[in-house]
Amino acid sequence: MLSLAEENYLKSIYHLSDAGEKAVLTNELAEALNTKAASVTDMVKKLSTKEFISYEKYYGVKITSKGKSVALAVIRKHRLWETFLVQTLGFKWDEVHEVAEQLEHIKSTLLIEKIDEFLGYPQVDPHGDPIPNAQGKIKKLEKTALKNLTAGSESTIVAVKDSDSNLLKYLEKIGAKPGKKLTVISKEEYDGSLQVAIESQHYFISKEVSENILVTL
Amino acid sequence: MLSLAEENYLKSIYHLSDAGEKAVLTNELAEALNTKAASVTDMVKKLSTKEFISYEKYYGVKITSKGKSVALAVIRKHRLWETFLVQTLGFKWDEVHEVAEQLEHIKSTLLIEKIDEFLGYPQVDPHGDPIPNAQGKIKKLEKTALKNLTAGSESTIVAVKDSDSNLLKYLEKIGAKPGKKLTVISKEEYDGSLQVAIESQHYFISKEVSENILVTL
DNA sequence: CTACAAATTTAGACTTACCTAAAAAAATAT
DNA sequence: ATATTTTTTTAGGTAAGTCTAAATTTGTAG
Ligand SMILES: [Mn+2]
Ligand SMILES: [Mn+2]
Ligand SMILES: [Mn+2]
Ligand SMILES: [Mn+2]
Repeated sequence: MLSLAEENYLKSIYHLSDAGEKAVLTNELAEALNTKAASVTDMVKKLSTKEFISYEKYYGVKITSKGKSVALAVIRKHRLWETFLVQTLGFKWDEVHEVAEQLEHIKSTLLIEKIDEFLGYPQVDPHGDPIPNAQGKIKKLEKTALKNLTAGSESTIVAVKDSDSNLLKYLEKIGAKPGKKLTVISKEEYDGSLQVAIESQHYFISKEVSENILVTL
Repeated sequence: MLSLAEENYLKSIYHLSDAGEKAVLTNELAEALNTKAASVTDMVKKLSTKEFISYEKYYGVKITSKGKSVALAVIRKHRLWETFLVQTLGFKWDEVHEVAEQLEHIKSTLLIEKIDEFLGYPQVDPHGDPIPNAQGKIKKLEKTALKNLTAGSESTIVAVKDSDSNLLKYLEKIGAKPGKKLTVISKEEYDGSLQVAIESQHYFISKEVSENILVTL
C-alpha cells in the first residue's frame, strides 16, 4: 500500500514527464511538490527500489508502467472527485482542486467505481482534462497552449489549468470554458499578450494566461 | 491543524468517555486505537499541552470542550459520509464504516456542508447514530443495550454497532434495523442468550449480539 | 582545458507516531 | 501492613518524510 507522499510523487512524475515520455529532473520535482531537492533524492531512491520508477543518478527519473498505473489511478480519482463536486454538489470550478487533492488518496475501489457510475461515466473533468478509465486508459487530447497560436487562428478551448483558483475565476468571467470557440485577433510580440474573441466578445489576455489555456490544434 | 492521529485519539476519547462524562484510561484507549499504552501516554501528553484534553498522570484523561468540538466535527463527518454512501451511492450498511474512517479526515467545511444539504440534513446515520449539526450539537438518544432487557419487554431498535461488518450482515438478515419493533420472548440466564421477535419472526440471539443492538428504554 | 556555476547527492538532524523493555505507581490480595 | 499483580509512565529506539549544509558531479564559458 502506497503512502500519500509516494502517490503524490508518482502523480507529479507522470505529469512532468508528459505521461511518461521524458525523464524528470530532481529540481523540477522539488519545485512541483513544494519540497527540497534533497528530499526528492531520498524519495526517488525509495520509489526506484520499489520499481515504480527507474532512477539514474544525476540524470533524473523515468516512470515505469507499474508507476504509471498508480499515477493514473490517482489522477482518475482526482478528476472524478472534481466532477462530482461540481456536478453533484454545486461547487464552482475554482473550488474543487484543493479538496480533490485530499480525496484522490481515499483507498476504496468500490467508492470510486460507484462515483463514476453515479456521474454516468464522464469523459472529462470540469477543467476539460480527460478522466482515465478503471483500466488506466486515458484519451490523449490533441492540444496546444493558446500562446502557440498566431494572429487569425481559430480554435476551440479544450482544457484549462485547474490548480490556480484566481486564474479560474478570471477565465469564468471572460467565458473561457472548455468547448468555447476562440479566435486570436492579434498578438503583441513585445510581451506575448494576445487579443482574442470568445463568443464575439473581445479580451486582452496576458502571456501568462495564454500559457494556461489549452486549445485544439 | 490537527493530524489524522490526533483526530482519531480525540474521537476515541469522546466515545469512550460517553460524550465527555467520565475519564478515559490509558489502556482503554490503547485497546480502542489498536496501539500500545506507551504510545497513548505520548499522545495524551501532546493533546493535553494543546488543551484538547486534561491529563492527570495515572488517572486518565478528560476531554475539554475544545477537544469535544473537534471530536464532534469528526463524528459529524463520519456519519454524514456513511449516510451519503448508503443513500446516494447505494453502498450496503456493512460496507461504509471503513471508508468513512478515511473520509472523516478530509478537511473542507464547504464540502461537508454541501453533503449535508444534498442529503437534506439527515438526523441519523444508516446505523441509527445521531449526526451532530454544524455547531456540534448532538441529540442524545435515550437508549440501552438489548441485553439489559428482561423477558416480555417490548422496545424499538434505535441503533446498532457500526464497525463490525459481519454483525451488520447478520442483523440485516434478521431484519434488525433501526426503527423496527423488537420483543424479548425469553432470556437464558446461563449464557445470556435471548429469544426475540422482530416483525413476528422469532430469532435466537447470542449475548454478544444483544450487546450491540441499542433499543429504546 | 580549466575555472566557475548549477544541479544533484550525501551527511547529519528533526518531527511525528509508533514500538519494546524497564521502572514506578496504584490496586488488590493475603 | 506487606507482598503481589496490574496499570501506567519513562527511557531509549525505529521508520517516514522532511530539512540545511557540505560535498560531488555535471554543464558552461572563457
Ligand atoms: Mn485538479
Ligand atoms: Mn481538473
Ligand atoms: Mn462508522
Ligand atoms: Mn455509523
